[in-house]
Amino acid sequence: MTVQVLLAEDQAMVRGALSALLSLEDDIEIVAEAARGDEVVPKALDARPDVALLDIEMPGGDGLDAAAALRKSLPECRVLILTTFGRAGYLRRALESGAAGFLLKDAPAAELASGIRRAVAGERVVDPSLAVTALSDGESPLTGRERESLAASMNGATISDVARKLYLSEGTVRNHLSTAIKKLGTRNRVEAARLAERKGWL
Amino acid sequence: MTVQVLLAEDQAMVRGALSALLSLEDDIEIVAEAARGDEVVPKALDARPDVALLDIEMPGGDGLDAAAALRKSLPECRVLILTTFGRAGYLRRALESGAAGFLLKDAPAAELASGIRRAVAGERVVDPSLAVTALSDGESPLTGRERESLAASMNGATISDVARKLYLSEGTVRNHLSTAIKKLGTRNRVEAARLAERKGWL
DNA sequence: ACGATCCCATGACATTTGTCATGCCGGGAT
DNA sequence: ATCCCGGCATGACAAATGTCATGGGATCGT
Repeated sequence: MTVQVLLAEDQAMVRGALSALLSLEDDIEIVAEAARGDEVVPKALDARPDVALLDIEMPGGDGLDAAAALRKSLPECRVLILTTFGRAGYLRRALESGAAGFLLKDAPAAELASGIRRAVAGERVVDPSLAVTALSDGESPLTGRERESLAASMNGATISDVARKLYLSEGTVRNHLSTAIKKLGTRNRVEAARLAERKGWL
Repeated sequence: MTVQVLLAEDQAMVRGALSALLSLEDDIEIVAEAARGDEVVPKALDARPDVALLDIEMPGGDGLDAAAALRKSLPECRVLILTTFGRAGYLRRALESGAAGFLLKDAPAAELASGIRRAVAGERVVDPSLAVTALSDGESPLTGRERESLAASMNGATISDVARKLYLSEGTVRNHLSTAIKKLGTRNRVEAARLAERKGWL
């Protein structure tokens, strides 16, 4: 019995390469591919895969949203998240949205096939080094407003932009950013935003 | 006669997948792999590949530096740069450092093997869409100091940090950043730095 | 030699950003 | 009920950041 896999990854060459890698395995078969987050559910409903292998960074909605949607519309399909190291913070969100596992592109290629088999067998598949950093990162220390303010000032937006977007006084936004900066131990809201993003606290 | 290829890419799983992809081709053989920029030259000297396939983003010195070094120490080896879309600006630097081609991870997987064959045949291999955006981006409008100042303030460094690093007055750094901001039409040095980086003007 | 032009450097000034003290309000704990 | 605490909001103040006018020096064309 071969495992049927849906592969979602936006970079065509990487997608093709992963497909080639998995095709070397006798018991694994790629039955669908997606290049965008919003292609995942339709293609999965069509192809009925046993496992969905989802990259996080994709256009058209990220892999975690796709995972949650897939959980609803095709619950028997196991979801494996595949992403770059340094995004350990996504682990929590991924497991909350019902993913069966979380693999790193930095891990050896052999772990991909074995991860798929273990997911099919009902195991939770989490890269050990990733679990460690996720635990040490811990829970977000940011309050709701602080998180919003940071997120809104991600791409060099000015304070008044953020204030307008959140319907707040500029002073208030400054304050939220200030406390966020202090909590994260950075010198700028820029550093703070990058750090929070990296830890998945956005 | 098979083409011997060195493959440099930091993410192990992607590296393994690309290796699998190329192994499907009868006339292509992976003879060496590198996970870091500074591993490229030693491994190339050892394995004597016909083509080096280099990712740009790598720890231990980026792929373009590796390309230049390889050009010196193993000139008969053709260099192919492989990178993510949106980094079109690197194209100029890549060709200046003697690369034979520039491929996109967003391109179809089939182009990888054909790109390698064309490089061996002496052709220049450049993704057409990439060439267009590189041309439309044009030459960098930044002067030397402006570029240095922007680069040094990339990760939320404060002005005085930059000033110290460049042995300049704070006012001078502010001025360079200011002109850079005006030239790039942004509101922050943050936006300016991101834009310049994306265009390869760093 | 001369001016024109460009890059670089600097300090003065205005604006933006970060920090602080203060107060409001709702949800436990006593 | 009362107290305490944490999140939210605000304005005053200090520090960092961006803009401007100015001048020195190198290079190029005339």
